[in-house]
Amino acid sequence: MEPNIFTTYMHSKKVFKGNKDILRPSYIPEQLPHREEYINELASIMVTALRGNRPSNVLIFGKTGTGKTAVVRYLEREVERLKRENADSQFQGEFQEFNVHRVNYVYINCEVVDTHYGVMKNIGNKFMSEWSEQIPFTGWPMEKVYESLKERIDEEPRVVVIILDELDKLVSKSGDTVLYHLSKINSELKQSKVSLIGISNHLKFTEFLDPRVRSRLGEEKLIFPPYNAEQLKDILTERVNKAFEAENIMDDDVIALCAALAAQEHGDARRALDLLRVATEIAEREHCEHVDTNHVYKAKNKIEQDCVREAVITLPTHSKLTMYAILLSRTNGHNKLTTGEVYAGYKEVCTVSGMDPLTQRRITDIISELDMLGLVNARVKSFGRRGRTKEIQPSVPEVDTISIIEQDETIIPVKKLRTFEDHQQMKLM
DNA sequence: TGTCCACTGGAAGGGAGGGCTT
DNA sequence: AAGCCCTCCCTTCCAGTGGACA
Repeated sequence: MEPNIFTTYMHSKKVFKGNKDILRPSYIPEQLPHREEYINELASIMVTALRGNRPSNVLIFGKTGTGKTAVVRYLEREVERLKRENADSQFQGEFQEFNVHRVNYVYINCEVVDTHYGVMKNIGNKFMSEWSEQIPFTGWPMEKVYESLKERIDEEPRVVVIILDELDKLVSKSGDTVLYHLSKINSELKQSKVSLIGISNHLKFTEFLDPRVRSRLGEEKLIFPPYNAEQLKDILTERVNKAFEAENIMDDDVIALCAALAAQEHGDARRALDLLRVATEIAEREHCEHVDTNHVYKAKNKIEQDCVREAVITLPTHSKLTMYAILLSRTNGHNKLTTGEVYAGYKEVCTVSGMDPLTQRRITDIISELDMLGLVNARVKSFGRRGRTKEIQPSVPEVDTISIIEQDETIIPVKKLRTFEDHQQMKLM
């Protein structure tokens, strides 16, 4: 075989034989420790669908990594399993009234699909038949998409359970139009029934809903509490046992540390699993036969750095320029900046990089977006007669972030402008 | 107590871009 | 080809705001 960039790594021995994918948050295990009560409650609501009736709409609340999505998808998987086990025959005996084949689940992540057109299109395209065409990415009037969606669902008698994950993102971005339509769809269907499961990180998002939508949507409510460190430890132990069955690669204190670190951040199981998985990968890369607590701390740093990097790299150009202006002012010793100062800096950066600056109004929004991403800290402060404005400071390491922004090829000319003082000097020369 | 500053942030609308319909 | 729909990004306009200061 010709030597290739990968050959060296292909020859290197795999240190851990287990399946690391089991440590990914997206993996749905056979058991969901400390969520049995919620699984049972949701199952008792959803069993109505197997009888061919419409289950109540359900709203599920809870912070990130509290098992909301996992519980819903767990039940979806159980329905699919029932379908497979009864592929050829109906239920027999006392279960004759149930028909699992008429139940359809549709899962939409509203963080990815965040427009009302997008949501309707995605649901509609799940019910393609011989005669129906694909609903296009864009172009159809909303009314047509909705009519097509109804026709497709109503083509045969069935119960459709639509899961809208991260529903608060959809509502905050596109309003409650979709929910209004979906929650009243049953009155317009002849033979099918639709039930909604909304999953949200924020309890208060229903305040922004039309009262009719709110009451239809929240027929049942479930609130998932955060996991504590002990519960996280159980979750991690179970996953590790499954992932690395015969291997004894992890000390107890590694699992305890991951659980404790994640418990500090509102009991986020996703975070705990990421820590554990990345720590394992780091240990493997270092050819260690054991994962220890040092690997966990390294994993913690790596995850934090990757988050910042990812957030900065994917920013649109003008958001990068705004961030750049904030960081450059900071390196010049300006600790806290006002919106006016950031805008002045931003215009300087635009001039040097040959771009037309946006208006201050738009930059105000960009600063709020940077704040939401956790890249800057911005809070409104009044300076009395000197006005009321935002006080802004970066919340990421300056030097590292500047170099990430400078990798953007469209911002190359800005590299020449290391400080505003340099620029002032350039202008004088 | 009223004034004033430097904005904030909502509302409305323009226009570009992607895509469908007639 | 012209007309239409939807989304996204942006501008313009403007009422509202908190608190220092006269």
